[in-house]
Amino acid sequence: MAGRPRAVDDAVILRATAEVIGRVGPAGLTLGAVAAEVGLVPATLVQRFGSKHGLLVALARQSAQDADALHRQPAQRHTSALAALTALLVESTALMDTPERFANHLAFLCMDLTDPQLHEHALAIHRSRGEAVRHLLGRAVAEGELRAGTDTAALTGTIQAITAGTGLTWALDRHGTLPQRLRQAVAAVLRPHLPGTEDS
Amino acid sequence: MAGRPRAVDDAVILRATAEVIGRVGPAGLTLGAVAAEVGLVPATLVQRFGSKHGLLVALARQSAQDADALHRQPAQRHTSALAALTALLVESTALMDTPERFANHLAFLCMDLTDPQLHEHALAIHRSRGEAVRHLLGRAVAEGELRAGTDTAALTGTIQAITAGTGLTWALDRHGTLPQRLRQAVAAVLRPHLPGTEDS
DNA sequence: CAATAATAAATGACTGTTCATTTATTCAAA
DNA sequence: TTTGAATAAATGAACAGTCATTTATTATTG
Repeated sequence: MAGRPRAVDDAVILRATAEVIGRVGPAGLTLGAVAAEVGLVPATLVQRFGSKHGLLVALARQSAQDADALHRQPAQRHTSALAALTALLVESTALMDTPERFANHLAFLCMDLTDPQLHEHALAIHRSRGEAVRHLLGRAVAEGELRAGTDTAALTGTIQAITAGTGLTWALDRHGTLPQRLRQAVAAVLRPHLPGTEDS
Repeated sequence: MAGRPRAVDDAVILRATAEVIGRVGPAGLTLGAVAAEVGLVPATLVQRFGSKHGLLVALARQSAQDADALHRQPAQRHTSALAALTALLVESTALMDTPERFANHLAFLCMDLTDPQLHEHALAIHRSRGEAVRHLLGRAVAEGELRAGTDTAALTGTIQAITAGTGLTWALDRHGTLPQRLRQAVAAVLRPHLPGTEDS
């Protein structure tokens, strides 16, 4: 079982695919652009991934794996559970540093939602992040950062929605940076559940 | 001002365009599909709207007008300002009755965010809805439905984010219906600002 | 030699767009 | 009223371009 060695790894191709998507969007994605990015030819990509759709599925799969690895990080460098939570959400959107990139990644997500094969991975990322958020919220309650009796399951859903929605509104009005607005939005949602505050 | 009368109005074409986008998404949108929907031929659409891009711009323009009309509705049939607010948010997402349709409309929004010409209209819709939300929140404070001293501007931003984010997470995990989840999410965000509640 | 990777060239299917032509309507003159 | 020109809409055919994919060939290793 020998043969000519591959000139470029799958990981490099997938990273290049994500890069092109972030630049021109999934609708404008072409095998020629990806091939040019890694110094190959479109036919090679088809031969290695089966089809353009296969390349996208492979990218979605690795994205799900990467996200899961990120969500399982103990985040031990943060003393506070809430600080770790905010850092987690910020890091998971680190690639979308400009509104256009965010829009393109969001468009890719929309493609996932339509295609049954891709939707599975998008849902896996969503679930993985949800578990991480709920775990950190539980830790925050246990350590006294949040009120005892806080409904962490419901709060997890709210935080997931506010995270996605903040990105969308940021891409719309383009005020400030995404990390800034994420921190602010998450803080606003958490504020009613903080232990110390009783009123304004 | 003579000549052959148009067999089908612009409004019908734009509605058909939105219908096709809701079905196959903006990436799969083709002039042939829209033309077949209204009983015309692709060339006619190009002649009337200048180009495919022109058709999309026209659709975005009318969407902005429709949204603005909806947001300026006095919503007098609702006795409560908060009830009117929830109804407004539900109605503005009435066309996206299934996760796939929502994803496709969202993908169209992403296209808007990338294209400068389309972004203007998407931002106009966002601003228009923001004004309507803030106005209703102000009314709610004045009528005692919300605590006096509530920061309506900040709360408006949170509600816009939670609205968009709830749609996205609904398209992801597909539990329940969008109106249900919208009501629940908005209620969760408003709860800390209700006057009666001091604690659980 | 055997096996795999990469390539080059060609194909087929779409696409948006342009052009010349036909069809339908209104306006104006006889 | 009737006729004919002017105007605009719609059509069908053809164009040019792009894309993913296939086939056949060459290169590079064990």
